[in-house]
Amino acid sequence: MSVSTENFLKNIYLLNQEGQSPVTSSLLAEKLNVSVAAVTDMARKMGKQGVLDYKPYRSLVLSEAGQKLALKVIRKHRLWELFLHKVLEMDLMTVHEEAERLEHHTSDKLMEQMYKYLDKPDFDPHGDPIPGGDGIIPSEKGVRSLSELKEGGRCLIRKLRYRHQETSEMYERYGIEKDMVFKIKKVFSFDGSIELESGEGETITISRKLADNIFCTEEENVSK
Amino acid sequence: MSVSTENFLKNIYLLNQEGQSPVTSSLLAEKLNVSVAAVTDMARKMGKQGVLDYKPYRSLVLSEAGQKLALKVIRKHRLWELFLHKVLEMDLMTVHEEAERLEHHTSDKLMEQMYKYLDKPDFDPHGDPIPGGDGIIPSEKGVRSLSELKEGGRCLIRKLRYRHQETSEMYERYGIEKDMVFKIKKVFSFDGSIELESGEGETITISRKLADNIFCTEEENVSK
DNA sequence: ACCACAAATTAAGCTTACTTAAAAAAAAGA
DNA sequence: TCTTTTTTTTAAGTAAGCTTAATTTGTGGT
Repeated sequence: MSVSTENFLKNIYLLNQEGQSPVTSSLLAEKLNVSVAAVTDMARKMGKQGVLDYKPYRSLVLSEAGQKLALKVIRKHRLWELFLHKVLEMDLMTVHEEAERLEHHTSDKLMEQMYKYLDKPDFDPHGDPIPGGDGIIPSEKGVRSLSELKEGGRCLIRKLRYRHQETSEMYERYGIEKDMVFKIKKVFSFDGSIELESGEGETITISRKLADNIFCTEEENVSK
Repeated sequence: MSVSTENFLKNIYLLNQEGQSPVTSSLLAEKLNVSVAAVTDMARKMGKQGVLDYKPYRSLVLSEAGQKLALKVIRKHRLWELFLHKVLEMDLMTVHEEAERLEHHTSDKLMEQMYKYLDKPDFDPHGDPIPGGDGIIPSEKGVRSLSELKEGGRCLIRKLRYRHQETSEMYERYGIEKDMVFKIKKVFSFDGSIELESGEGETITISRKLADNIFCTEEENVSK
């Protein structure tokens, strides 16, 4: 697997997700910044390798194997983004460019170490889901950890993660449930704890660690 | 700068350090696992680029510029080794292989973030010095931080780092000086603090943070 | 100083990942 | 349906980074 082939697979997968339309050679060529002829060339080769269901003049469709490989690259990319952002405090712009290169030079072992170090995260700092080692995608785009949000915003709870035994008990005590809307009143930089106000006007303060396990989307105009 | 050229420069530099002999094409070819012809080819190109003082049938000598580039690659390599080892808890074998790839895909910005995160380290986990951003090499090979050593070993203090205001005061209180020999009695995994026994039989316990600033060589047969 | 031999260079050729330009196929309009 | 336009493929060529084989150059032994 060369850098080129990895990018080829990854971008077919991403274009598939983004647009509703089938992935054409010209579309991919533009995204990869190469000529259309180069895409055709690659596509034929990858068809032979069995990662692409290649048929001339037809749209580009990944095979089962190709999809797995694409997800692995995306997993590495998003883990790097999160790692560089959270651990090395790099900004979101930089982080993408770095990940774009590092994703192709990261062993599976290193990838799993990062995954563990980050405490098995589900989303990258842009809110995109990090595919699992098994190739399963946690959830839809735009969802991010509650602990990533800034003061003043409103959020809609999308997913609660029950990893530790005590989390479900804590959700219950605080009265946190899926589909609730909260306003972020204050983020304490000292320990990362977050003060939330529910739709009913109740105010609660939860720890950073707990917020890590709550996933939500940012809401501008919440009707309710 | 391609991966090939970076490896070319890096290995000329390393061979220079290792052996007393001048770096020949065949020596470098063996280290890089390529043919001698490939080395000649590269050498001519790099001569034109000004990173190598190339003359046919003569040994390979880096130019000023080439040396700087080589040191930068080595800096990245050793920072990665230390980072992967200390932060992601990867073993020394793996760490080298990973660094061998990552070193070529790391921006200067990322490199400096790692450097800061690691608290401006001087040595990699193998005890090799990490060249500074300015290209200055901190010290000789084999030296490593006292905090890297394992229980039961003996060490010879080679260098004390005075970065923080209080460190010199602490060295004085504990009676730690250059050229002293210590035996590592115990390493407390709880907080990383280390119990040391001096040659005179005195026992002291220092913190992990302090040990980070003490550099030593491991000694097998200490005559004294 | 000469000769043999080891080491370095040159020459020719290969693969990967591209390029541009021409040809072929599919899609779209009337 | 037929033609025009768009898209894709094929063909030919390039640069980097290698290979092996043949040639050239420097050097150590006598």
